[in-house]
Amino acid sequence: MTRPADNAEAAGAAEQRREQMLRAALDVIMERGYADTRIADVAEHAGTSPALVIYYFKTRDQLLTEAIGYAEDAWYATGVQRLAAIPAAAGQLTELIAMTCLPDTDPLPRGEWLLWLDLWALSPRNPGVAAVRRKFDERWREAIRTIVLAGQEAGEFSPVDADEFAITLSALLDGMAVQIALDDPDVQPPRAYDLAMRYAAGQLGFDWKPASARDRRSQGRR
Amino acid sequence: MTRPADNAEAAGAAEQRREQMLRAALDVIMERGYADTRIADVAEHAGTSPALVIYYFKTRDQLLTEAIGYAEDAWYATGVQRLAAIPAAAGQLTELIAMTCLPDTDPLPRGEWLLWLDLWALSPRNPGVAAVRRKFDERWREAIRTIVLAGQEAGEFSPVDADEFAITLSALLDGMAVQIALDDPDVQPPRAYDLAMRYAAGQLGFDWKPASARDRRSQGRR
DNA sequence: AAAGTTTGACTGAACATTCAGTCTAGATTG
DNA sequence: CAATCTAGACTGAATGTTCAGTCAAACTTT
Repeated sequence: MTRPADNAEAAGAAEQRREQMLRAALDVIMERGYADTRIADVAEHAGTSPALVIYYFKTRDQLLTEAIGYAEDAWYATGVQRLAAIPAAAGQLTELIAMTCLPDTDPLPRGEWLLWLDLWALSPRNPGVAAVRRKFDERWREAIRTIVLAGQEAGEFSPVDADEFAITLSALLDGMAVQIALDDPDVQPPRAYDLAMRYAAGQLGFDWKPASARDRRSQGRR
Repeated sequence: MTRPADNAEAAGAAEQRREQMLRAALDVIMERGYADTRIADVAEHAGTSPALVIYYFKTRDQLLTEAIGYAEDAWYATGVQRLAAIPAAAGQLTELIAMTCLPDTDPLPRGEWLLWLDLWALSPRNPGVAAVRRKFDERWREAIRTIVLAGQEAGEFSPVDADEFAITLSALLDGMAVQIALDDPDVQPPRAYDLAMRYAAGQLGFDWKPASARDRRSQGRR
């Protein structure tokens, strides 16, 4: 009944195995989609046997759900980290929008977004996934809200309603994410970024000029 | 190889069978989700046997894909019809936004939106579904563009870039649709509607005052 | 018009496959 | 050696699809 690995010392090797499997699961999910992710695929990707996967995650659903949660937590964590390194609220908001619109991870460019699509499609019938999504959404919206309030405090932003702005912007970003995930030729990442930024800058009344095409990739992110 | 029904007279009974099955498929998809829709379920829902379903739609995937296309076409058709009955561009845009934000079909309130989530999640790996989505998206965006251009022609709207507005608004509406589909308590239909309308009115510079709560349901739609 | 013939809609019973999850026996480690 | 871990083979259930026909209606032929 207890999790297989509770070795206290040195973040047990078992814990590493777990994460290895979670990452393997994510790879497969992003490639084949949640519905077509077989335990055998994950096992192979992780260089082990199906039995071991079940040994660590009692059930397939738990493995996949946990994997999605793992991915979202990781995404959020790097987000917080990046934002913390930026002083002005306008810069933070810019980075936040860039994170949703401009892909930067090498493996499977659109992987993260495809994961969101699965996440949404699964949520209505899978309470575990729904919980992950809910938390993810809430945190993200709260992040926007906080930035807006800070920016208003500092006099950078106009006094719009922070809650409503957060909801609207996050909806807009979700919509852009859909287009990016589905590789819509009319809404490529740079354009999605421009449009979202134009909305944010317009609403909050801060200056922002579209970067020229050649600068777009190197906007202070590595 | 030919379609089962080519009886010229009276829209063949076979064609009715087909539609009956498509609708049954939609019911099941909205209830269980695409991935968990068994052809046995569809058959039962349509009062026939699995074999007959396959008889009409060579394969499960074709049935489901066709069902989704069927639904989207129907949705678009009623949309066009409704919009055609409205004179002013501002009214048309309002109706369009209402259609995406405010549910009005009795059966399975959020059904249509849940279908979109499946549509999106399926698109990356299912060319047939991807084609349906692409067409759907394009038509919808084009509808927005046309309304905007007409409104500008008539002097109702500010001269914003119609293409960019269409992309941004449709992304915003997609995002709102996600929240509505997932029944997010912070983004209920009326609020989504208000926020989207505020964006549209703000950008295009037409007057719009939030309807009071009690008026919202009866805004000239039946 | 009666007898045969074709055609398309439909069915029940198999078939074949795919997988999640189990079992057992062996390896590893402390 | 005892506890933990690992893997390959296996099983049982679910389910998409096929198939060999049945049935009724329309059409042809005599």
